[in-house]
Amino acid sequence: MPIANTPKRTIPPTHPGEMLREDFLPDYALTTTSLAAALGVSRQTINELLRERRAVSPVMALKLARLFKNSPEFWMNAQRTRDLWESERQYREELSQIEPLSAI
Amino acid sequence: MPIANTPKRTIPPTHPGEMLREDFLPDYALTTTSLAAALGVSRQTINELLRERRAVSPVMALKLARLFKNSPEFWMNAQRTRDLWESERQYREELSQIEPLSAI
DNA sequence: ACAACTGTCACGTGACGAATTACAATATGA
DNA sequence: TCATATTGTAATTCGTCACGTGACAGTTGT
Repeated sequence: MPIANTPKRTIPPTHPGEMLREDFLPDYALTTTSLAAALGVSRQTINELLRERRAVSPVMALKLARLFKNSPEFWMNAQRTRDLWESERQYREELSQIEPLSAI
Repeated sequence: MPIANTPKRTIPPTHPGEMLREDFLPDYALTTTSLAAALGVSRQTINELLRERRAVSPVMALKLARLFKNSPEFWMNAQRTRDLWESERQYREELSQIEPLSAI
């Protein structure tokens, strides 16, 4: 299927908080508090991330990547996919009114 | 060279506004005003985007992608690369204090 | 039982995307 | 030439959001 017509998913793409909660915390034996300390942020910040009430900011992506030795793009991609999915559904009407252009 | 040690660039990654200004506007014969109208946003929004004073939001990425028939990821990637570059240099000190972990 | 830890709420701050209004400078046309 | 329209941009306001701090109730371990 062409990229331009990817089927719309009904289930939201995985939130970075879910990855942390389900995979990283168990694998590294971390708690909310210990992760916050390791990253140098407040408990609140991690708590809201784990509950998916907050997005991964660029700085947070850099911190997570450094701590878990993966790339900031890993975290940013997950967040971006989620953001796009939400915006697309929230602004579906408004977006549909934009007329695709053709180069001259 | 391993991903973990990508050399730091001294020139900032291309801002989405530069792409619009240098490539898309000329190719599609658009002005600030006509682009704003085509996207259904204010002239100000486009003006500040072109001057690189503002970032491409998820909704804006969706609008641009629809108008120019490319993917929202195209715009988001450019923005993300720029964001990460800026955050990395701005928080270099803070980030360097995070100790990479090893899974148990 | 008591001290320490944990999850979560309430509040304040700063940053930022976006719209509206305004205005000066430039371009266009009668 | 003069009037009208268009353009670039500054200022103001609003809503949202990441983040820190402080507080508090519930749980756990000694």
